[in-house]
Amino acid sequence: MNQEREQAADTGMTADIGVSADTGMTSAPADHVAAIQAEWRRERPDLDVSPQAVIGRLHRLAARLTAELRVVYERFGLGEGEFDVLAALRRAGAPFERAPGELAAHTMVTTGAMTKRIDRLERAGLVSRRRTEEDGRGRMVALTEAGRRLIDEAFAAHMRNEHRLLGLLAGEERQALEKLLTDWQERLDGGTGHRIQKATEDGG
Amino acid sequence: MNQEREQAADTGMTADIGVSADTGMTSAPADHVAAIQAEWRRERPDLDVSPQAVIGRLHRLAARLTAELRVVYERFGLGEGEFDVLAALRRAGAPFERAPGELAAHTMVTTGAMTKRIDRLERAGLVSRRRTEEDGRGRMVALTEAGRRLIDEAFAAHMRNEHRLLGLLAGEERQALEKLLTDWQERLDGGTGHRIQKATEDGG
DNA sequence: CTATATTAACTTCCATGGAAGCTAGTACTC
DNA sequence: GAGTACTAGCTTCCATGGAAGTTAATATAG
Repeated sequence: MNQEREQAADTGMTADIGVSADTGMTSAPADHVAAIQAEWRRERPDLDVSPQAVIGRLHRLAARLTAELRVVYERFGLGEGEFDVLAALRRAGAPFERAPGELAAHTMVTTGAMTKRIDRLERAGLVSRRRTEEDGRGRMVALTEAGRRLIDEAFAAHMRNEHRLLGLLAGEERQALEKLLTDWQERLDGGTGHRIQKATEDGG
Repeated sequence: MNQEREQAADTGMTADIGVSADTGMTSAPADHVAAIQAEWRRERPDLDVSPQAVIGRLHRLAARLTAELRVVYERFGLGEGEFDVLAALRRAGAPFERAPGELAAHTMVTTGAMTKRIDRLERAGLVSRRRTEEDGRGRMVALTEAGRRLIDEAFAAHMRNEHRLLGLLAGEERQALEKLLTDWQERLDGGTGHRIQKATEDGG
């Protein structure tokens, strides 16, 4: 098949509203998202598709960055999920232990997914499981020595990779972007009260 | 279980390097990402984890926005992938047709995934398949009348939803963010030549 | 103490998507 | 026009993750 797609982060995130675009315009489409917007404006001139300019681009960029980061994970034989778990354990500090439920909450996946991640990591000899003393139900997942060595090396490489990607932005751009992202997230979390433009409830 | 995770976009994207954070600090963690950085700085003071301030936040925000958008898709009985396909067909203009391979390229998934998406949509009566006249191998996927009605309504709701989310940003913020995202993506695509800070090759 | 509820992890089942191979139709070459 | 290559879509198999239910341990009420 050999399509030009760019390692497309496995799912989600990717597409916003359809992502498409190059439908013909091989010249200077300016931008994938701009091309999509042009199609919509032709087909649905009644709608204001300007939000795609931000949201669509945000998603595409995030997908692209993820694909870049994944390359490093894979170099160490890790998937994104496994990398996350090892990193969360390493960050915890000695003795590099955390409970599965804690790891699940931190990495934003269900406990079912976490069980399987730990299974894989345990099989690979990177973590070990043990029961907790206090509570017979409790388990603790700990980095093995091999796991600690691997994540220390992998995380350093990961940071070099992130530095490389961020190197495309100038210092002020970086700061401005960080602030915009932080503020937007905060307003989303804060829910009401921060709204700037009165938003039409999207009900229907 | 009932964890506080926020609909966590099914995968990918989510986590950057482990996402964790609230490890204790229930007060004013400032920020999930900031808390993660603090942990890393304690454990690995030798590393400069500042890129996470941007990349980590970008990923979290993208995941959060996706979760918000998904709500609307689901209101119309659609998954993200199905929505993308219907939107790509609608955007194409009458007669709302595209070849499967074209759809796959546009939505950044493999042809295998596209086959299955089309299967589901066909089963739901939203699209139909036909052979092309010119080339016996070729297929065309078209919106059915029900499909066109559904995506027209769903896309309008989707846009209202995006307007709502973007309403949290002021006009200048919106413009600034759009420009930063566009520029970064462009530099990533352009590959070399645009680099601002000489980046350490992430090799090893 | 017994019954009930809660909690943590695990298990089962299902949906999605990727990789690679398969099939059928088409295009080139000699 | 036979043989080879290519192309487009499909199929098979596998990996991942979510939802919901199960199991075992603990806590609480009567």
